[in-house]
Amino acid sequence: MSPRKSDATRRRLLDAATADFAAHGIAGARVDRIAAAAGVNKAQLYAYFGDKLGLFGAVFRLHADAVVDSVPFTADDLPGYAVRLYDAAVARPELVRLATWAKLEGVATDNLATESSAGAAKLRAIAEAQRAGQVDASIEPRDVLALLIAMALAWSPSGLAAATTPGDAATDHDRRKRALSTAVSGAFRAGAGNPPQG
Amino acid sequence: MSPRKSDATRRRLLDAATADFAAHGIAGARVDRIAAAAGVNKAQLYAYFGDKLGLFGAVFRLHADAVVDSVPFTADDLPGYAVRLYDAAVARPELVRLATWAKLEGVATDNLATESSAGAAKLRAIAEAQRAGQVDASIEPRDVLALLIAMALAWSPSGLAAATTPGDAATDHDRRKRALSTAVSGAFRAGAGNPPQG
DNA sequence: TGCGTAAAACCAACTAGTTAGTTAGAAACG
DNA sequence: CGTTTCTAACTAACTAGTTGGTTTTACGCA
Repeated sequence: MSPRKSDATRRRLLDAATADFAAHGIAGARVDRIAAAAGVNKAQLYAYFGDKLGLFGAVFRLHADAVVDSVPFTADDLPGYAVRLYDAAVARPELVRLATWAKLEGVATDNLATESSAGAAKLRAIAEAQRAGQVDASIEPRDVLALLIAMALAWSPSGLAAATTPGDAATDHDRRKRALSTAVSGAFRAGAGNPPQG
Repeated sequence: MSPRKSDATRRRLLDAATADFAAHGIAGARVDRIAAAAGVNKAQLYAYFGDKLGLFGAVFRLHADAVVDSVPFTADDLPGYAVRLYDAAVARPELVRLATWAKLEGVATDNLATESSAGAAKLRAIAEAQRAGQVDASIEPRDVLALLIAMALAWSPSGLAAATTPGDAATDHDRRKRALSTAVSGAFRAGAGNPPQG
């Protein structure tokens, strides 16, 4: 089909909504504020997206797709994946915030990690890497993935212990990525087993 | 001072507010709903806590104190600490939700992990364990702590990859705790250095 | 090229309900 | 009898969502 004239309007709404939802969450976002920021009438917003939650869903899908596509999973190089995920989270902090808010506010979005088709593929790849002796087989694939993602996002906006800010020096990012790589490498090293307490 | 007569009222407000803030966040919480759930008039709530944010602050401080006190930090047994933190998060999911929401909504609460006096003590303990050769010294203490907490809370309500529900079977918790212990143990093992990519 | 028309895009103003926060006074208490 | 604790009722502002009508666009046709 020919590119619709109003696609630009739709796009501006999505951009404004992304910023507002990321900044304030679903309950905290304001429909009027989004429409004003987009320079679009509120009625248009409702015509396109139905209601506030429909708008959030559209925003969420947009970014979720962009991120799963941009970070290829490599079960035979878990540290590398973690670092790429760290970079992606730094580059697009809105997605992390969006996902965290969606989770806290209990809106149904197919879980961007496990439980999606992409997630299932990751789990299978991990299982295979375990059989190949590249990843500690004493940890179930789903737990490997959960820990891996948690580690990569440790400094993200949803991380409770620390927070990356866009203005962080490059040396901070380098230091964290080295730490992340080292820790991931050790955490899932094959043969580690369950050493301390038998 | 003598125990104030109205401490019970205050307490009921705090309890109701904890539930509501944990469930809906700051923007999503409703003052009327909290007052009704506590069986207390709204004006009382304002007399005690000033405004909505003041109430949130009181709730947050209450739980933050309770949790940092309940999980003793052991730099020479990082896996043990992680498992205890996991248990605490399972037992009191509200605190994790509260902290996550506070962070997302940008309210100033002295960071419950780093940057508090308790956090500084943890960092010092980690540094000492590194000197003693018990913890990988190639990762800075603040990064050790950030990763550690992220791992322990990987399945918590703020974890993007997976979610613990109160109804989870005990075997799930056991499995996760074994995985957590193994991963933490490997992640910070002294001498691991930066093996794969030199 | 110019015209007519139907659909799509747009907008200001409005509604009905909800929200945080206030007030003036009644009840309980020591 | 004065102080503290409590309450019902109120307000002013804000909220998501709607309405009815105007402007712009797409396109067949002469």
